[in-house]
Amino acid sequence: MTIKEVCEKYNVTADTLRYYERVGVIPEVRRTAGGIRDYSEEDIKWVETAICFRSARMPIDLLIEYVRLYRKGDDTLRDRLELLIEAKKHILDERKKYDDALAKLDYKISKYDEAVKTGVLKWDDDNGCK
Amino acid sequence: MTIKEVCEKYNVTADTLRYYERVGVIPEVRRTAGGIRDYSEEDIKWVETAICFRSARMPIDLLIEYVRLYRKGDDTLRDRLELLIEAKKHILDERKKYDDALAKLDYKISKYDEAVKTGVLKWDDDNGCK
DNA sequence: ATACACCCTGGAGTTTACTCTAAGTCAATA
DNA sequence: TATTGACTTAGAGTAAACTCCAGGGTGTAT
Repeated sequence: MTIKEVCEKYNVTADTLRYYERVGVIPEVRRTAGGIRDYSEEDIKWVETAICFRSARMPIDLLIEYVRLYRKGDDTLRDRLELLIEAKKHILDERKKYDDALAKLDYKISKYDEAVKTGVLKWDDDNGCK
Repeated sequence: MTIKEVCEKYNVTADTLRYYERVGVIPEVRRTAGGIRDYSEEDIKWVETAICFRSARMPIDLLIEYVRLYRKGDDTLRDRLELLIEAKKHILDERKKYDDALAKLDYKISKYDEAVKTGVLKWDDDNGCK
């Protein structure tokens, strides 16, 4: 699969894919004789994983470390597991912040809904919560 | 309340609070005769809201626009409501990405758990999902 | 064989959201 | 009143994660 096809599949730019490879967010991609990237099934899985984790704002450095351990071999299994568990904790924490913001938004939206009908919005309606 | 107290209350730097005020993420804060910030209850509510929304990665520009409308007065109620609804959609979308990443992480973690016990990890265990 | 779209690398530039610095002011304490 | 520590502004600097560019190579359709 060419870089362009991968870009279209995952809706990212070629620059991003090359960047990921360059800094080690994904392992090196297979090449043709002419030096052009030819993504294997395996390469594509790595891309998919990277994009999934980056969408959840997992830091680049953490993904790089994971790939580094992966390439080092089987005696890094335990380290990789720990890294994944840390990542999970981090993402759960982040998600909680989204939930908090949603609660605040829902409160505001309900008050604004009312206000748009009645034409009145008290200051507390805009800034209170819970 | 001094800037330092607000910093401690919300665990942010004074630079961040001044920056938020400067660019309009929060309205201008009340000052003492000497020109020193003296946060009122209302100011603090704005800070709290800004920090809550920024924790959910709501872009600065969106918060600035909200404050701009707020200061413009009551005939922006409908616009502010729309903005809040857009923000909610955005945050729900973002949260979904976190859920996807968590699903992938859980899959990987379960496979790694197994592998750490048995000492074997197939490639698919690391890269498959669902 | 030549045009054309696509690909390559290395390195510089951009964006967002702060974060820091310099040079000075304010306010409480000794 | 002098020191000390917190506060002020304007403006420059920084970190993360891309994003763009120049200059050149690849590959395939005419």
